[in-house]
Amino acid sequence: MRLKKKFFEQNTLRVARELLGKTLVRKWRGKELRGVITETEAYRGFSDKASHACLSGRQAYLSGRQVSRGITPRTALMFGEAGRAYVYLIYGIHHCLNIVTEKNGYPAAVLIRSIWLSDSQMTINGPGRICKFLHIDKTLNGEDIIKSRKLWIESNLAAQRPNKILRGPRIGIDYAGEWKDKPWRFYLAIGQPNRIKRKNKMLS
DNA sequence: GCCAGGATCGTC
DNA sequence: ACGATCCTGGCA
Repeated sequence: MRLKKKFFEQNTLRVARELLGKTLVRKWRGKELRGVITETEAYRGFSDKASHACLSGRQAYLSGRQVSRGITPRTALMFGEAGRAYVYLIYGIHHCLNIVTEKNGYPAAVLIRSIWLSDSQMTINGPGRICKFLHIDKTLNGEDIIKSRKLWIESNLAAQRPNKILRGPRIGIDYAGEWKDKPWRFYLAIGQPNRIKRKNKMLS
């Protein structure tokens, strides 16, 4: 069953956690490409320095330079309605898929980082690779995944809640000061690359 | 216009 | 450890 808007209007940390085990569906050229979500990250609020929507990022300097944060044409979606896709290009090469969460006016989204392809028993790991595999690019930016015929998320009737949910700090945001250590990355043990498994072992 | 930098990835 | 590659947005 397709997830409704109410689901995405909840607290972003909860949405990020509960998206684990749900199925991301992309309809492309008549085919439905499906993957079970196995890793997410929450980006939340006006002062999360890792978030594109961080207002204080405007005044913050990164290597002596102002960064593009806060309400801008690109990030306006994050401030808007829950259940929209926020797709952006990073490093000039990769697209990243986020789902906007929480109430209109409150900037937040969940980044989809890994999916499990149950058909082929393999993992697509990394937001860039997911978008490449599912043919997601900026033409899907702003897509309403509650109603869309191209992109949506389903809850599975069977196998509802995954056994063990792990969490840790978010990836690739070392610049984010005190926000870089917040454990806002949620993931299942399945489908994690070895380097991350190793890191987790070292932490435990 | 100019230009530095990025919620990444593949290769070295 | 590094380079690819292009969009973004602050500044001039």
